[in-house]
Amino acid sequence: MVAARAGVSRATVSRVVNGSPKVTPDVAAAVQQAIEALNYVPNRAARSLVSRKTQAIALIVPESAARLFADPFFASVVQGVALHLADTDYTLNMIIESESQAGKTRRFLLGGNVDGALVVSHHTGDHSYAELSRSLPVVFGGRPLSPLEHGNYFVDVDNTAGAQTAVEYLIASGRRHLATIAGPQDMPPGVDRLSGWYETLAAHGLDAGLVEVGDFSPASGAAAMRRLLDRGVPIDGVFAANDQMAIGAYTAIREAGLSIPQDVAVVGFDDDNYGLNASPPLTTVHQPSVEMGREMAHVLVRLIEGEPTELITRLQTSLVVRDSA
Amino acid sequence: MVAARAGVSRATVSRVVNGSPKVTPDVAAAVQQAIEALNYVPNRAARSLVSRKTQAIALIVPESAARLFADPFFASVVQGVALHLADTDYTLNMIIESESQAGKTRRFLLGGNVDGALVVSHHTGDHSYAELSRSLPVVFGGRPLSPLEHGNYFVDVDNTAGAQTAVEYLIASGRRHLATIAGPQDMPPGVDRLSGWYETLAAHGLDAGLVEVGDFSPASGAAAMRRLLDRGVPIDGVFAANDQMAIGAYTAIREAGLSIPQDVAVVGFDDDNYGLNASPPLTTVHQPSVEMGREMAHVLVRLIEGEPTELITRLQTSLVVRDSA
DNA sequence: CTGAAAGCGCTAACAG
DNA sequence: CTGTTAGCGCTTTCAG
Repeated sequence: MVAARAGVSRATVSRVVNGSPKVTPDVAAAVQQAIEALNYVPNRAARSLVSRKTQAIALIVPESAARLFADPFFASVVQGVALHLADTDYTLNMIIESESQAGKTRRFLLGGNVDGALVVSHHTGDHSYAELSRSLPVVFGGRPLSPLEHGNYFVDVDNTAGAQTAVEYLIASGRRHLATIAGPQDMPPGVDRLSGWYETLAAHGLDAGLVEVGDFSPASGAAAMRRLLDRGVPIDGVFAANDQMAIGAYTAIREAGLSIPQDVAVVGFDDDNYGLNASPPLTTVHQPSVEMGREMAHVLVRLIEGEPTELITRLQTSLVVRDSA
Repeated sequence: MVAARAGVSRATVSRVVNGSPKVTPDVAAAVQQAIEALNYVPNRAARSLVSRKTQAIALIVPESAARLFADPFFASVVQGVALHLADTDYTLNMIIESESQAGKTRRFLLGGNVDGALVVSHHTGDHSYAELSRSLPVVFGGRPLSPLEHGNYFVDVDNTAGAQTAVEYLIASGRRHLATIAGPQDMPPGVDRLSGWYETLAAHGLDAGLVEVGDFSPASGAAAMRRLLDRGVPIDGVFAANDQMAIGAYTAIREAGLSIPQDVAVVGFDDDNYGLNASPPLTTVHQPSVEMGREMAHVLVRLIEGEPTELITRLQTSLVVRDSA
């Protein structure tokens, strides 16, 4: 090791590099200087080999959902993770899990290539990696569908509270004939947002019967809205479980000759580009996706380093008021 | 090494794992079996330490541009990269380069943590990593602004040809009074798309004077369109250098009491959600961003493995005809 | 074709 | 506080 030209042994250099407290300041300084001078960078492989730590964490993104493209949610989460990790000594290994590569990912993770893993399952709540956490620190993004998967760390958005905020807003602005376009009931966000709806209407003693389910796509939102309108009862406000469906609802509302927000106010959920670029711009519940990535990384790092950590972290949403309600 | 329970030495196991040709089939089979049985996974650190290869590649995303969120382009490129790498033995280290972390990234790259790097500079053409390629295989996404940065590998979208396709389509559909909203002239895509415009109009002997520049944002597109309309000359078709500006143009066109596509046809460039969700849905030039990521990874891997590779790879675009033209 | 031996660069006891 | 001494798990000459 060239840096031993600081007149000390390799062991001391190692101590300095790792910030050991028991090194005479003078010596430490000399070593530091030699390091700068020689532009020395410790070899990660050698270090990992002995310390059994890789200083790397994996981010697993299921390919099926890797609509990474159509879905800004993933992109933001990834961004948040990378942002947090940039402040640490960890490296981000992004891996897209495809059906075809089945065991590859598992072997990679179990092979000791990373110190921990992050898995974002988005809406599906599919936690096929659940058992993984028995052999490796793992943090999930989004709550599991079944509350049974216990003992796993996860960070989630408080979908129920978010939905409540949305519906409360509709009520506060004078709307009384409310309807909702719910998301798939086999996805956590779908069910949580719907329960937020029920809870709020119940709290206000309003009729909560106008419910139609969609699949989170714009087309399904339009269809659901048509069904709602076809019921023949007056509707002056609708809460869609995501922005894409809200945009679909726009179409159906206009087909019926109604205007937004005069005749019917609509509020969505997610705060994505669909709502932002719609006209009128959509009032929606902001989903803190970048924050979610950041928090997932944060929790995982604490976990890896053995610091006390909450099993579940729930992020708060906020209402973004624009022109549709 | 436990797998030596196959009755052979560690050296032989190593040979089998690395597919060495000089191992008796029988022995190889026995070893394979032991590997399966013991669920053995080679330790990457140890392997890297001796082979001086990490089997990892870095993907550098400038934070400034890491609008990863607002910009589906990045997300798609990342996806493409990950997708390609999933078929190889390389791991993807995604790192967001922030101003504040200045030297960190460079040290990481030069510290031998990866076998090569991918840098996506998106629109800016800012290649501050250019010199990096002298010490490490590097592939850039998007061509450099100055043709001087020679000898660097990069893959780019054929923006000029894409613009030509768009304008040709406008002309083929009978439009003769064309205008364009160009992108910033200090970004490669901005200038390339504009030259595609000039070339096409020249080829048809049409007036190419109706040009206004925007900054790729919807607002700038609206402003540019207003200036175009204010010139007082008839316009029946406009080519916007990206979808966001095209959507901005929609606004200005409607303010003028004109309809799309009857009075004025508009075609954009990028094929992002802005155009997809507009009404009418935007006819646009599809930018093969996932392909771009895939190709970048492909080129880099070839480079790392010493296979002959083209210095520049140019990807073709395709026209997506929807309802705006 | 296969085994033995050496060493990649670093950290971690263990002495001094 | 600092130097010495062993390896971490793997690949790779070099013999056999």
